[in-house]
Amino acid sequence: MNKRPLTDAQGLTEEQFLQTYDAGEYERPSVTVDMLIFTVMEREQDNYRKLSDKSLQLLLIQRGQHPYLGQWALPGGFVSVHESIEEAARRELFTETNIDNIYMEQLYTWGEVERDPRMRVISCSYMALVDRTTLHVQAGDDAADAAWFEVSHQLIESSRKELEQGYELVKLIRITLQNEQTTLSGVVEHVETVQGHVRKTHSRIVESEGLAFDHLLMMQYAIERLRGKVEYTDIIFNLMPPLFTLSELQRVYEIILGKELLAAAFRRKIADRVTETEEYTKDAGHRPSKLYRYNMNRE
Amino acid sequence: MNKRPLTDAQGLTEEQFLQTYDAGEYERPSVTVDMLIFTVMEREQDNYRKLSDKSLQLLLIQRGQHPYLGQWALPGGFVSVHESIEEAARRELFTETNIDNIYMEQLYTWGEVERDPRMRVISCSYMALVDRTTLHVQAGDDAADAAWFEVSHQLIESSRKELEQGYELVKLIRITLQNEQTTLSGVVEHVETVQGHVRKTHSRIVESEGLAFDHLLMMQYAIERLRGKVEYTDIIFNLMPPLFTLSELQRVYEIILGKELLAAAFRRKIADRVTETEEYTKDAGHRPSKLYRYNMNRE
DNA sequence: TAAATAGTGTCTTTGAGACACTATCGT
DNA sequence: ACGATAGTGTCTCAAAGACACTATTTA
Repeated sequence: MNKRPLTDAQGLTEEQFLQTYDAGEYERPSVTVDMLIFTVMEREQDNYRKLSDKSLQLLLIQRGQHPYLGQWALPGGFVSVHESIEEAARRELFTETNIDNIYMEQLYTWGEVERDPRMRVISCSYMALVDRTTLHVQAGDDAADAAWFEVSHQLIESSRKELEQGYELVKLIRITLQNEQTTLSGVVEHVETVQGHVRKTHSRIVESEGLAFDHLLMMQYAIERLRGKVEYTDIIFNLMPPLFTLSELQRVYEIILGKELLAAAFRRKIADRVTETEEYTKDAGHRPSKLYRYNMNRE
Repeated sequence: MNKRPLTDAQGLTEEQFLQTYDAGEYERPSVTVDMLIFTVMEREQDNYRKLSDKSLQLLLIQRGQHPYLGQWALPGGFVSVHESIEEAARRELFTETNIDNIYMEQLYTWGEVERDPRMRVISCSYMALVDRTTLHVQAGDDAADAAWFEVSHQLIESSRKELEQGYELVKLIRITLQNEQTTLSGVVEHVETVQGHVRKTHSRIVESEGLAFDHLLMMQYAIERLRGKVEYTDIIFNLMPPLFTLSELQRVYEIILGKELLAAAFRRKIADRVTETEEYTKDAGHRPSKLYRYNMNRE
């Protein structure tokens, strides 16, 4: 490897160039991460016979400073120049939940100029999925301002307009976040335009009740991604405890997909993703159910 | 709406807070966009009877400065604080291809600390798909340093190691970029670790011949995304001219998916995505083929 | 024994895969 | 006529949907 080092127009080698490199002082955006931490929780039923209801939950933090003082936001923080984005995300996740080593996935990077009224902030959103039973320290115990909210989303309007060479599909989706103390809600407009064969999508917040920044858009995006991925990956098992019944698993699918599934077909479909154990549920007001675990070793 | 404005711990209203807000002088990363601009091109066959070969092409730019002087990189540039990330991406796309209004999609944001030797740079990658026939001005005509490369990718090794509570799946993928003048090539290692029910993936460059930065990873990611999306969306029609034959469409599918498809099944499957026209191909050395167009108005 | 959930059997429908077959052009 | 591609018909097999049916627990 005795080749003459390459030099640029100024006659500098790469080494020399890097030594004298001046990053300059043009303005730079700040970069943050925002975390969408989901889990599944159970709500006890009044009827001893019935199974406890399950719900999808999202962790939010009440803002103690301007802007959006008093409103709820996704946990997040700045990415330092000395850490990777993913490290920043894991750090935020850990400070909120005290758990490391859980499923996490980058979703989307939000870069509108005016998304933060203080200054230019670009935010990279991550989704994390936690099995509630491994949340030893309930998030929010240390920080009095963090809380889990039940997430629900609903298509409230869908309209189609014919265009010159295509059409425009507008959907209004209401997202509601709810717990014992607080109810938050907002509406996202999702526009899909097809013209010629170019397809574009654009989302915007139509209405937002108590939710900071563009975080409603992030939630909408995350829910969509979760829905999509649940159908063709095993991502859902990150939300399940180590042992679970097939009915429980089916209910979690139903919550995420927003539709009911037929038990027989469901069982056939997931048969090779799970392994049965010798254990059964106890003290149900009805026939006990076999417990299963995730089978990651299949083809 | 006569409520008293909220004040923070310092007694400031949001308006007052924003007026006095000082963004501070901690270090910030630079943010760039990198564009993966794909198109499909034809190569004439020597045999007059045979159809011309199709290939997936990617636009690259030869670097005229350090670092990676002389190597090839994805077109891209800095995101200014006065434009959104998407605006920056469209701007880059336009300066490279002279086309506006084509399909574009954000892929992933790359945030490793050392990915640029000059300074901390976070890069948001976008994929754009162009129908070659609408590329009036061939990209690279103005910039002598831009060129299209045929992309091919190949799984060269796949191994599985059993772990305590799971397994590790390692794949080596070779990506080759080729045109009349130049051949570039590199190998990406893709590791998927499953432990408990936590699944993680990590990619790294094992070998890179003439490709700058971490752009090989971006290519690998984009190809994977393209493959995935082709199966469950109509994204592929962005690569097709307004009129095309079903055989052409099938070939583009085959190139992207990297496998052969059976004509009968293929035609049944895409039947409702296309509309037949009254036109036919001419001067083929064989039976002429009906031309179709994309049918965006189906259910 | 009734209410509730757990779990199975089977018929139908749908779609993918395989492959043979027919059709039609240019030289 | 031949080489190449265009395009169709049909059999098989696998998976999804529908739904009736059986099984098992506790108050």
